Amino acid sequence: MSDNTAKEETFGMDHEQELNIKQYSRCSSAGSTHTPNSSAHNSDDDDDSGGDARHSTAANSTLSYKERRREAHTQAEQKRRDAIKKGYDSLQELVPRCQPNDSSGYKLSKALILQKSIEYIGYLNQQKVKQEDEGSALQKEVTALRIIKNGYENMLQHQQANPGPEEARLTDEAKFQVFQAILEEMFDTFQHIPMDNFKQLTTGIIPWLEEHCKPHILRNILSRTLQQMAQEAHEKQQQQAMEQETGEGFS
DNA sequence: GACCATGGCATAATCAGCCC
DNA sequence: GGGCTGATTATGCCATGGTC
Repeated sequence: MSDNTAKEETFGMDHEQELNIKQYSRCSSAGSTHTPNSSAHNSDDDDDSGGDARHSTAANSTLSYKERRREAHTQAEQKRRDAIKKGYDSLQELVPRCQPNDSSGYKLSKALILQKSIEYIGYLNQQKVKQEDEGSALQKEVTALRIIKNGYENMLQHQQANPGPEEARLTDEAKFQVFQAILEEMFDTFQHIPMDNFKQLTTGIIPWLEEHCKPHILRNILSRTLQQMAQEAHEKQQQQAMEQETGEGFS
């Protein structure tokens, strides 16, 4: 592999810079013809003019080499600064809090761009956690509602499979009265659930179910209603008996 | 405060010479 | 031929001083 070929493979720069580098490749082909005793032959330290003719020639070429090398270095440094600046510009475009809020072209300092970018990343992290919590809560609600639904389905199946003896069954009118009493009482509490929007309704319905639809509450309502119905039936029966007695007295 | 030029420094890659 | 070593070079980062 020749010296120039080795340099071309090493650079990986843009074409312009690559040409520039090629131009100041040393004509002495350093690295290929040096001897151990000529170690610092073209180093940066020997730019002073030497005493003999050979050293003087080397100094002249070194001066030219140094200038070209300085130019290349400046160019590379410029490229590096451009890349950094491009990064800051991209950051300012991406982060909403870094964007100027007026048309005056106001530009934040680099320190502010970094600071506000850090704040924005923190904000995004908080939002992520919040959304994960909300998702988890909704998942729990779905699970609870599924359990309740399964419970009611089981109750319904059991009721249909075991309707009970004929004489023990309530009349449709009695069923309606029980059903009506339960619904009226439940509605009294249900209407206090906030329903300004769907979210309020869904988040309020679970606590309501847990507080007002417990089995012992429903049992109490049922018991009260049945007692009331029995009382009414008893009074009705007495009234009919009295009417019957009165009718027989007149006959 | 941003930008630029410059020099210093560290590191990796490459090459030639030397030795086994 | 392959490993080791020293020299050289490219590259990138950082510090400094000057300018706008």
